[in-house]
Amino acid sequence: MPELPEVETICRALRNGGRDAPAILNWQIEKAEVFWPKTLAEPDKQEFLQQVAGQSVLNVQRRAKFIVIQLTDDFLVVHLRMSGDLRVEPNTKDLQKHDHLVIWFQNGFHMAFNDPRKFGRVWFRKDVEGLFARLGPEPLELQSSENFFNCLLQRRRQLKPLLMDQNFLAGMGNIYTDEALHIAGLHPLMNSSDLTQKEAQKLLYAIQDVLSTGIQRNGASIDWFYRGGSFQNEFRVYGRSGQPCPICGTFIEKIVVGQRGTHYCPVCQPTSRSSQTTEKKG
DNA sequence: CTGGCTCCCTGAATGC
DNA sequence: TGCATTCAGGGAGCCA
Repeated sequence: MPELPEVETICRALRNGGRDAPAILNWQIEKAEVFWPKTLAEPDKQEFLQQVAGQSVLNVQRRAKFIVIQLTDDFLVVHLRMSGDLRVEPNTKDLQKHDHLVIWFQNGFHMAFNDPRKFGRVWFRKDVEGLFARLGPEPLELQSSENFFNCLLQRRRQLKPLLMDQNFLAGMGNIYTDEALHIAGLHPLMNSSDLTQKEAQKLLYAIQDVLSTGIQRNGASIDWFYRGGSFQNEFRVYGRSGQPCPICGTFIEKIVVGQRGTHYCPVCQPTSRSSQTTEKKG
């Protein structure tokens, strides 16, 4: 579920209101509860509960896959990891299984952090700089592919793990990386230092294309998680192993790269770099 | 710097 | 067919 477009969608819903929940801006916190201690990365539970009460929500923004909720005196930062979700509901609705941290507002609503796999984390801090210090650039904010190209050359890594490395580029996950590599016509195992400048440009465009389309579609909804997005209907390769490539009809293949399931078209994304590949006619 | 393991739980897939 | 077991899954910190 939560890669950059899904997190962006959640942030916009919290800031501007979503289809099933109002915006939380200016809401004042009555109290908080923590049911699974490890959810709270920092500070310790007692300090958090004491400090967060009474603060109001000033703004909600996204950085990489982090949800940054600016409160009166502190930042509440949420990372959903694999299976996390945030629900804003009136207090007439019951809490659910796997709700690990709940913010109760003065106005009769609450925000629940739900996460079956318990990988997600919440930080409560005075600043966010320390938390984000090592993050790579926002892919949608990259203007020129020249710098991107140089960075790819400097790192001699397999393309897919590199693109998913948050310290290289911040926000890509498994789904959007597979999709972007297919659009760019690049094999996930290709070494980043073997890219031509033209391929690097194509890759950056593909990344920005797939992310902005994902945001337009309110993200992708998979299985029972993250209702509301529709980008899953436009997947070219992700989750489509054995089905035909939308470009050439070849069956999509699935391999494991860096412990992650990886989907690609063996024809559109050739392993070896034959210099005159698909560049002929489009 | 890189690759592998680990944190957890769930539903689907597999095995007998 | 039915029950039990295994495995894969949106992520990333930590370790060697």
